[in-house]
Amino acid sequence: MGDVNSAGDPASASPGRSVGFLISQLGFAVSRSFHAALAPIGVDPKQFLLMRLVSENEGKSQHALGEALSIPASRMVALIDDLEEQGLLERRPNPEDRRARALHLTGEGRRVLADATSLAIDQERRMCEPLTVEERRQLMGLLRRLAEHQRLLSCVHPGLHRDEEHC
Amino acid sequence: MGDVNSAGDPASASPGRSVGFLISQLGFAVSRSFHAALAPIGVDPKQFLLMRLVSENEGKSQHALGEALSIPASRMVALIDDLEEQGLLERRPNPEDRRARALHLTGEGRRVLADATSLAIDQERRMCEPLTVEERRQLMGLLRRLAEHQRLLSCVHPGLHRDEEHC
DNA sequence: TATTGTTATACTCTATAACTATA
DNA sequence: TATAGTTATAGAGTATAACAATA
Repeated sequence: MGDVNSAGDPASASPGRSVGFLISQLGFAVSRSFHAALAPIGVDPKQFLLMRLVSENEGKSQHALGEALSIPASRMVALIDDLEEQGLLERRPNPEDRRARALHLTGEGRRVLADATSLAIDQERRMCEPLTVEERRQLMGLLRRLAEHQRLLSCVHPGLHRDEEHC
Repeated sequence: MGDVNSAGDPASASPGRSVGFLISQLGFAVSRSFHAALAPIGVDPKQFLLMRLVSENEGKSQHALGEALSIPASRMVALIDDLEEQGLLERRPNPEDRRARALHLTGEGRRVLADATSLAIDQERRMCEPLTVEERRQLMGLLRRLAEHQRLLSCVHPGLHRDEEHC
């Protein structure tokens, strides 16, 4: 997790005028600080994401959620194992398909998810402190357009592929 | 690398209105696509960063560069080993301190660095395609203010620490 | 024959600590 | 005694493939 711009003596490593570098760097910083913000309640950003997805899709299978997050089945097992051991969600039998497990948050899971959500909101507020409401709106708009464009870029038509594939 | 927003069936996982989430997500996407952009010339973003740092600080020691990038000494060894095996840089003896190695780019290293730089510029241009010049300027300004603020946030005064430490 | 979940395995990345040769 | 570089080792994190139960 090389924090590139904590550069000390030798000329700072920052390319300075690159939007890409700035965003990538900020992205790492935000992830790291969100991780730290969640630590006191015993979950990490990945678990938070997964719990929210479960809460919005109670009863779905591991496979279905894994696909939504592009997480392979084998990885879902360990992820769900951890949350289940912490008593935050449970695998229930699915009467309609005895191979599948229906995922549900526990009461404790819902409480922790609420706490995590409020921590996320705190962090968002802290992070956006230096911006006015109007500036924040502007920033969201610009970022959304970049994100939209990025999606198009990475999902080119067959024959034009220049990256790996997914889409 | 869980691409969170390729969400298919179950309600999209995106928190939608969070600057933090958007930036973190975009950061991953940008890193991934930069990695893919550099792949054809046989280097990755970390090596690119390191080569540029070397080119701006010819003759410095592994320790000095590692410190600038917050990379521990033991990790620098493997990083430099790889670049040296690829013939992109070399360790020369340092007459003033026989423990240290003076790092220098080779001619080939300089060529590859130039190629990588031009790929980085291409990617920046592609990424910012949907923005006008004025919008790009605006975005840089907003991101820089967030980055500045973030730096302040993660370097709080002793006694107020809520994260890990570095600073 | 295909699919859900699981296990086993291996590979990458990284950090820590012990070691060497100098200083 | 401290520092630059190295090596060894161990721990995450993740992907792949083989497997069991069910469809």
